[in-house]
Amino acid sequence: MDNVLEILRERGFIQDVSDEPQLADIVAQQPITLYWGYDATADSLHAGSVMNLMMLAWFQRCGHRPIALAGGGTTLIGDPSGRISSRPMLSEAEIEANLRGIRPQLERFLDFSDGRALALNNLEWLKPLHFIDFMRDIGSRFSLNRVLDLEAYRTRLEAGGMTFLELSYVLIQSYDFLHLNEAYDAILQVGGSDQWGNSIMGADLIRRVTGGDAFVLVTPLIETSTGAKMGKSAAGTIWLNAEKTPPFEYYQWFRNIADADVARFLALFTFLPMDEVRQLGSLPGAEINRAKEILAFEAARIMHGEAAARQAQEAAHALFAGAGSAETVPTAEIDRERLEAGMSVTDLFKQAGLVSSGNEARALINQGGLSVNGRPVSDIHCRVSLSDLDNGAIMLSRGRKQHIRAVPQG
RNA sequence: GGAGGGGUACCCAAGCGGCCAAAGGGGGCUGACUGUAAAUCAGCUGCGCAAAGCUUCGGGGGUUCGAAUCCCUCCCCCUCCA
Repeated sequence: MDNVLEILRERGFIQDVSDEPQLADIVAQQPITLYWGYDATADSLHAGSVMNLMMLAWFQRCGHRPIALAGGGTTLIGDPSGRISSRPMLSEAEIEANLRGIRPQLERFLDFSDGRALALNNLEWLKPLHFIDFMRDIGSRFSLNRVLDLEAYRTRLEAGGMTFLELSYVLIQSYDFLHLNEAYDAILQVGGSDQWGNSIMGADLIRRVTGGDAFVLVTPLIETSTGAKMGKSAAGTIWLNAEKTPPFEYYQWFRNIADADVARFLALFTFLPMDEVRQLGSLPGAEINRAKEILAFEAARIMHGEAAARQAQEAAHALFAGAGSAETVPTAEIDRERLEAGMSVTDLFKQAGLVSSGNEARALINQGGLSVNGRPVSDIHCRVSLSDLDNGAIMLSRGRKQHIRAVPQG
């Protein structure tokens, strides 16, 4: 069995591990069960979660059993970690709908057959809890001093205080860990570094209640070398859902990372062997673009499949290298009748979703930022009609990187 | 319950009767330069096709020719006291 911790260490997944020597010992000898908890605040995960999913995948490849734990119950509360203000609380129905959207995304990274990985929802055991019992059994084992000492809670206190609801988050997350430990033998919790405090409290709880060992492993907070948050782009969040973020955009997001991030991202977001990662990451000058293409292709392939990744790549080649066909660029449907009558450019771009308002369109046009079929729009008032169709579509571009094919419909 | 301080655009933060669609910074976008990079420089960043106009400074109601700015009231947050 490959030692999963060595792999993860080498690939840059590990920021901190509690009691690493002992954990390394255990994973070297036997399969373990570990869990990662995710939010149910949206109906899709985003690129920021991919690192964690990749990590779970590595565990599974090394013979261990990952649990993807949906925070159905915890999302009802809202985690104060890393927030200045409270997270919004969602209704049960919303959360359930969200989880339905997320589940298939997990399957892109993990094999859930034959119990090789599990998808659970903590609502299942949190909901039946009774307050008095819970506080007596679990609450009594926590020192308020220690909790308030945790970075996340201290920050929150200083920034404006918090409620008991939020304070209880650490109890609940710890209880999750305890429950998974007792019911599934989970001995390791993994997550982002912002979860260190909560997770450690959970591991402590297990030690105190069962006397058994429990460990925590957290990943570094991923930022691009320019300081931007992982998984954000011009258009907003990079979602894993193909409806919200087309594979082309997903591909492009990885394709556009900074040179300095190439090796790091190849290690985190692809399964390529490290020799190859290092070699690709050290390509000189413009050649590094080759490495970026491989990164983008692999990342898109893992998430959206080979065919979609290939299409995205072709679309990118068509747009940027002038080769291949542009038919794979994301499309927007435009009402044929309106187009027949002639639409103003600003309306057309609005319809296509490339700009959010006429004012924005105007501002961009003034700076030469919008083009139709590759030609910059020079006049705000110019109109577009069916005669502008080129191969059955009108190519709309915002800047050099955002493109939509407008296709008449109806 | 008492005393005081706050709630301004994506975020931080100025403004405290007209010159405020609201300084400054961050972020974001676009352009130039490039390698679909970084760094740098420039522009843009409420809605409205242009003017006009419209909506915005926690909610509601007033005063005024005119309010983010004054008054009333409600909601929320912070600090100290009980």
